Amino acid sequence: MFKELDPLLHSQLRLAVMSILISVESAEFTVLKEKTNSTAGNLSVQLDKLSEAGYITIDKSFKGKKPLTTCKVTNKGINAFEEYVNTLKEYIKK
Amino acid sequence: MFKELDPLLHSQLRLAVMSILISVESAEFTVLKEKTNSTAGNLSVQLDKLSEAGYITIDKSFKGKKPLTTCKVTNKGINAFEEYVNTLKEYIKK
DNA sequence: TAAATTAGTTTATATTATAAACTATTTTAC
DNA sequence: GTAAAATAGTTTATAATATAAACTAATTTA
Repeated sequence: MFKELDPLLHSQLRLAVMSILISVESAEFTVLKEKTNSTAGNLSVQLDKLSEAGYITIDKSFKGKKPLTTCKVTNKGINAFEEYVNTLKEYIKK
Repeated sequence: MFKELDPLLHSQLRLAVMSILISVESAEFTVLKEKTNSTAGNLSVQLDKLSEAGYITIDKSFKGKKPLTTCKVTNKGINAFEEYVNTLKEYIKK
């Protein structure tokens, strides 16, 4: 009756990150931090998890001499998000 | 931008339980256990949490001499569920 | 040039979800 | 009639998770 909710997406911060990345070409660490209102530490950890799952790619470069971390959602990430949403709808429909 | 997701509802099992209770008059422990495909221990703990939050009521009686645990959602529970769903929609809309 | 700010990472902690182990009856099988 | 299995749960231990605190390293500001 109730299918498993992908535990990687069933997390407030990771879901918010994916939600943002789904609708933009790419987003910088600092932007994600601001939009999700998260601490840098928490965000860093959750981005790594999404990256390890192959749901996003993380590019680390430099803007001048400051580190610049840029994230993009992958096709796998988009598919996982879509499926998460579909599964979730079974839980929240009345 | 992203509002807090009620942590009491942002749990697979508790959300499934609430989802069921929202659409029925009441449900027995054994029925919830079967429909959510959970272990009795896990279900017992999660029902207690929902009850302590005032989202459901738990009535313990006997069917003959066997224990019979019956759950109902409260108005508070219905409202919390509605708000959770509304908040969640901000995360999953594209 | 000392203090604060930026952009993160690593690590420790607190919370949570979950199942294993347990209790207490009741039914079934021999 | 009694030993073994099943029912209906609860309590407790453990594993996983989310989160923030503490840290690094460079940069800007005063």
